[in-house]
Amino acid sequence: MQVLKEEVRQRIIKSARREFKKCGFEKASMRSIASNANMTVGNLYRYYKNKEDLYGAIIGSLFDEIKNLKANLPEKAEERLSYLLENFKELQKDHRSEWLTLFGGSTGTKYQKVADDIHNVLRNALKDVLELNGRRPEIAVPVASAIIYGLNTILRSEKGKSADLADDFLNYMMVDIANRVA
Amino acid sequence: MQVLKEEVRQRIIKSARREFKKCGFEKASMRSIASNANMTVGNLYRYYKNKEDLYGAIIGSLFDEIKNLKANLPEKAEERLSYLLENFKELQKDHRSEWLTLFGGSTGTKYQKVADDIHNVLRNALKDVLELNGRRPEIAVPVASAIIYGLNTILRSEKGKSADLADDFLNYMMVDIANRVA
Amino acid sequence: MQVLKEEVRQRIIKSARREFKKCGFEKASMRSIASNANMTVGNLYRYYKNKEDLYGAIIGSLFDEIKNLKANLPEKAEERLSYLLENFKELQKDHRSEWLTLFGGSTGTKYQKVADDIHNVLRNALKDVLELNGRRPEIAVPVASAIIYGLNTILRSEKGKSADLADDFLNYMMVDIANRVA
Amino acid sequence: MQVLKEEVRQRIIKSARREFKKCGFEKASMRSIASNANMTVGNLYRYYKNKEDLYGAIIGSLFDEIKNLKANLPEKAEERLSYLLENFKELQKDHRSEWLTLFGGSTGTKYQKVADDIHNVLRNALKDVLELNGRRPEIAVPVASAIIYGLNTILRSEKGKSADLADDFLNYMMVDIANRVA
DNA sequence: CATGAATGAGTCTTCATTCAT
DNA sequence: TATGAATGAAGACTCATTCAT
Repeated sequence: MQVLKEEVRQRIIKSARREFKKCGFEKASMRSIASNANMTVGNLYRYYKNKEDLYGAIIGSLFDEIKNLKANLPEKAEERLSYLLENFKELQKDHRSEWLTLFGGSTGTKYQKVADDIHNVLRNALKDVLELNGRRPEIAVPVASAIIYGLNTILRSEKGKSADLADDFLNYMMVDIANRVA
Repeated sequence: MQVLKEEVRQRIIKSARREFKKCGFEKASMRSIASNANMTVGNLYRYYKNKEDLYGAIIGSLFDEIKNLKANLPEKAEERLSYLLENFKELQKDHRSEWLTLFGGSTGTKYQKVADDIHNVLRNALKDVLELNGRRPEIAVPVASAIIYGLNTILRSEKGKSADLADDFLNYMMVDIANRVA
Repeated sequence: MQVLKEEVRQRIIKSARREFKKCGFEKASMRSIASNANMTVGNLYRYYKNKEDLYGAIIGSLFDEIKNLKANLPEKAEERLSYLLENFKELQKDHRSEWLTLFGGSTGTKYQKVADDIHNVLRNALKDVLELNGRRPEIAVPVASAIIYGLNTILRSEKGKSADLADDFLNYMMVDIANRVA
Repeated sequence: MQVLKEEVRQRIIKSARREFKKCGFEKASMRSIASNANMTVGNLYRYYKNKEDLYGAIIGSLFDEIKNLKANLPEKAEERLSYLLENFKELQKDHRSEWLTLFGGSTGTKYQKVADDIHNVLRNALKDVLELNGRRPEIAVPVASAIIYGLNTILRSEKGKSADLADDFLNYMMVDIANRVA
């Protein structure tokens, strides 16, 4: 049974996605991933040199888009926040599984800092908005977390039409933002 | 060198607190805890009969207070939300490290459901408030998460004067709640 | 050096047989078994998923035959005793090592009750015979033990032609049974 | 609380007897023994330098009597067998617990050979009797085991008046011995 | 005399990773 | 290319024994 490289890679990715989402990075088992992908461990290691590498292959596309997103931040501070929120919604929709994997269980991985990055970018955008409005910027820290975890909670319990809920939630978090801060 | 029991216990607790906070329950290693406490595994087990027991020694007091808090929920729906938020602030102040440990990684522990419970209680209190105001209650789910993770983030980055920040954050999350929801 | 699976399995079984026979189940060490089989513990566990499983691989066939034997006990009390004794001899011949392992140390195993069962079945058959002859049946208890341990001793010291010895021993134990009891 | 040495020794012995009978040598725990004797491990080790030493202190008296018994074997072969059987009954009565300990769990101890010795002495006496009667002596091996384990079984299930049963059993094993062997 | 804290090597078991085939 | 056997270090936990106090 001669198999095309790419087809095998897909099988691995599919199996790994499931495993990482279910178990997080550290508790995920290479053996399980291999056997659920109908192959041997040895062969798995021919495609990805170790667990972190495989993890990266999954998180990768999301990772790239996040880098992209950061690179294209609007110049004007006032636009950054809405730019980010819009894009987060997009990313979550297009990379649901990876997003949850990244935020659910990347501890112990070099990708953990990507998750941290997301927080930082959002945090800074919030700070800018607050400062533009002459408000104390410290609150940006918890609010950024609140937004991200709120969105993740929606994503996790999602059964389809959660786009609306995400919009409502973001609205709830942002409406009249300036007047809610000291 | 023979050391006093209590002093050793403190060393263990200190080391375990760090480990559990960093890794969560399942990924925490008794070996690491022991060696960071400058002792052998065997000796660690003289003080705490197993990993869960040690975890309990750290989380225990917070656990009790949370049970207590749940047992004393106000009858009236309108009072529940502010009761919870006030008490969360108190608990976080008095059990900073434990709170982060509990919410950071209690998976695999009998204490896990407490963390889940907290989410639920808060969620339900939010739902009640929203319904009392004739608003759609679905948003309670992400908002409850947002509040808890926001508070945790404050706790984590704390350098002292964070009580104010928590107040500001909760104010931010709650002010004019009814008018921000459809 | 890569070795064929079956050859390794044999090495394990051989080593385990020795260990279990010498130490019994509880005191047997997986480390010893592995190292006497010239392999690492990790590899041992690739072949047998745990200690009990390995024990079962050794004791298994005997176990099945014993269950079989019990299921086919003759209806008539007079026939049971000779049926049992005949079959014991057969089983001991075909499963020498396993028999000694089972009776030497199956404590802590699900197979333990089989060894106990054997005692009981033989005991009851003896009781029946004694009662049929109008004798006091109490003596069946030590006599059943005596028979089994006597047979085991033969088995243990065996150097080949022990079938005769077993016959002689059973003859010794049974001849004129009724007239030797009060 | 100043305690007399001898009194402490007795407490240890009493506790150890229970533990060794229940668990056998290898699974017996020095910690349990110490704590059931209301003392610390450290102190226990002041009285007995290690586990085997303590085991010896318990088996000791039986051990001495067995040596004694062997030293005083009757010259005449015909008398040896009944001498042994009588004395076994005595020893079992006077050292019930130690006897069961010795035969139940002395594996891994230097005292194991004492148990083996018992078998040998009885075996040889049986052989002599058989040879005196012009019979094949091989059967002495299993018969000696049978006798000892039969007696042990009685001892183990004893609830008081088992002396009779032991007599009956020995009678059963010995009556008309010569005519039951080829 | 006595304590009990500490050690170190042992128990079973799991798993990422390598490498001979 | 692919296999899967083998390794080695780690996981939680136990226990006989020693030794500072």
